Amino acid sequence: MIVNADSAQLYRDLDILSARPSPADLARAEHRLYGVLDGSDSCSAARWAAMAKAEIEAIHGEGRLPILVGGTGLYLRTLLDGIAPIPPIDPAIRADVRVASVADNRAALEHLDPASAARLGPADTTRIARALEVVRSTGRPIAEWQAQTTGGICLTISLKSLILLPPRDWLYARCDDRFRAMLDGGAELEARALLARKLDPALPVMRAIGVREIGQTINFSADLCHTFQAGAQATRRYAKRQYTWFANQPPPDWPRFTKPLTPETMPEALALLDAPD
RNA sequence: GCCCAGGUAGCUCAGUUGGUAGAGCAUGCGACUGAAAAUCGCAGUGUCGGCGGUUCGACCCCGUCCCUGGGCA
Repeated sequence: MIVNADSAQLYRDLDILSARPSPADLARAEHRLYGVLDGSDSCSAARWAAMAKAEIEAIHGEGRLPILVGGTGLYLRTLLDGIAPIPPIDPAIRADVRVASVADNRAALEHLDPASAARLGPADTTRIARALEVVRSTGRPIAEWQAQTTGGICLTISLKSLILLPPRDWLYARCDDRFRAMLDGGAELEARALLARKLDPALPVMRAIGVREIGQTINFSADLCHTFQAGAQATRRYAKRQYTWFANQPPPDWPRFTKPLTPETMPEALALLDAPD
């Protein structure tokens, strides 16, 4: 049974644009956690991990095998190793922090949590905002919270892992093909429908690759070439970040398959997966 | 054919009164603890169109040739 471990495939609004499993794929195996959230909703690593944990327990309860598939490294790490037990942030504080400029947030952080301010790059919008909202909302610096992690399941389950790290040219060629297929397959309609909802641009769903690129076009068919270039580029950069994560972050003993994954190489990849720990 | 504007990193371009070059993007490498398809950090590269000349020294000044774009015939 397949369980989604991809942050974008979670959202209903992103089907084509997140390359969700096709009806044919869905017919071959049961899939969980695909398209289960509305675009106005905002998931987080901890929230996904909780959902995934529940799915995994349920699947185990049926005596079946959960197979996690997806490329959101932080989500998988949170599921397996747990995460700092930081309480929910006061929504007013969060809103306040996210509206402010990085410079202002950094200045505020300098006051409330100088250690974090010194550790984080001055332009690191996301982490500075996070550190600030945590110290403001909980009264404790984020590093204190992060000294421990809770909720990981890696010690209570037996896990077989396989990381795919194919050759760069092959991967990039597939990125291009993938985005072209999205454009050919109706990505524009999907993006326009999403944009028409006029959701908060900060929502994860609005940051999906392709949404912005298509949103910037006035005349889709006239700008098709430019849109393709921009979207394919964004896809490649994202693939590189995933590559760096999965090459370096997971435990070194997780097997890494460095050939292109094709029907021909599949048996080899599966052999790696089945290798004794 | 004549006039004008250009030819500098993979691409788009900057380069101050002559002292052998630098930004953005791309690329490569990396980081990553509740937005992660997010957010950041670091790095390399150049026969400065060719050839000659002036000069202690030329991307910069002069000559000439080649190429590109525009204008005039």
